[in-house]
Amino acid sequence: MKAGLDKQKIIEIAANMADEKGITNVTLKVLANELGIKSPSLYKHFSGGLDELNKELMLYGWCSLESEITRVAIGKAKDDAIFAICHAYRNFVSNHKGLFEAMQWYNMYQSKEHLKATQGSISVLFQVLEAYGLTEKQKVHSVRMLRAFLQGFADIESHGGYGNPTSLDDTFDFAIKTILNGICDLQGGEEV
Amino acid sequence: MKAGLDKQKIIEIAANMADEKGITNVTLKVLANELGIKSPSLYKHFSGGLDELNKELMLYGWCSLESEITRVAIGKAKDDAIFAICHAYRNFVSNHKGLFEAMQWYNMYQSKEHLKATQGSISVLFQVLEAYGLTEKQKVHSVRMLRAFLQGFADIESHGGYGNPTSLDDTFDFAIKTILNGICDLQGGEEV
DNA sequence: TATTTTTAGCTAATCTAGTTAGCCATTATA
DNA sequence: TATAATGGCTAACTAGATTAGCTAAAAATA
Repeated sequence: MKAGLDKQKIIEIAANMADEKGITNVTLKVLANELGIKSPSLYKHFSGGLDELNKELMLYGWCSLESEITRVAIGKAKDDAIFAICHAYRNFVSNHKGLFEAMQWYNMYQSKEHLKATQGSISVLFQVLEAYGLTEKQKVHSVRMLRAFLQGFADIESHGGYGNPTSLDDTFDFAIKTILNGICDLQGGEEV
Repeated sequence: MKAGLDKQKIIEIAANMADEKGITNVTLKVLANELGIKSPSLYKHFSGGLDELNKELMLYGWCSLESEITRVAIGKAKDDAIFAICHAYRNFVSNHKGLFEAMQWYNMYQSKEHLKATQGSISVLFQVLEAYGLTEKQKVHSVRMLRAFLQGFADIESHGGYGNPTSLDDTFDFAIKTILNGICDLQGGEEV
């Protein structure tokens, strides 16, 4: 009678569903159906209901992204590492549109958990930036800028928001180069 | 007996509600209540229901942003104009969090209307970039980068995603300078 | 002006999804 | 084995979106 599900498994299946149908179409009913159970049964795994499921998807997404980012950065330094991380981020989003939505969604207003979840990925960027000899503040500015660009670009791209036929790959690389130049200029420059 | 409402008025009130309570809390029931009518009556103004309301909010938001951007760019050129536009964008989002959500939301996957709605704001940027003597592709890259950064930054900032105490104003200006440098370097540089 | 049409409101009712309560069989454990 | 915990179920409730059909006010027109 028991389906032998565990929380992690459910989260992964929900994440796949989100990638296929979009996060708003991951309803408890549809998810339960996919799992071969009835929706109220999901409350045995997620007592907080849909809200908790979304939170878990958010956490799962950020963990996955962090793994991916960490993986591609291994053995690379400076610009090479930044490039690798940026491309990994972009690929991640293109392969996980639904999960990416969840990563930005959960209790957007005032969520400490969201802040914590993003830390892992952010800190990978920070580590790479160590090699550039920047001040703490300069590192913060650089990471923030990178992060803003990556999120904005991925968001717009994944929703088909860039209407122009010009190569998005080229735009992406141009942008990263530009940001890296900005970071370079900080070295030895005046305090910002 | 008639409340004397018109579509535009309702959209503006809904936009204010979104800014105050978040877009997800703008339900037909709550909106109708605010307007002193019952929710089914809203279908007389929005035959497409909530979905149409959200679409209208999206359009209204992009129009408002375009007005704002156009307004601040008047009488300015090049870097001055870009700075003004970027600050206007950031201010707009900080004053209209809910509307900004709506601007990103509507039928995210495959919406031509969304594409059209963003054109106005985008084209202001294009016009300003005329002064830099770039190729068409270079302009596209530049606008895309700016847009991605602005959206990402505003999104993260407005949801409290930047946990570090370092000044966000400084990060914002650093980023714009960096992008402007990148645009400068394109002038006379090789084709990208 | 009188009539007709359109508009913009209403109530009642339906549908869908989330959620809660409480039941019961399986599984694990003392 | 006896007991407890787990993970499933059905029934029932809620809230919000939506539809259908009614009606009075307003506006257009004969």
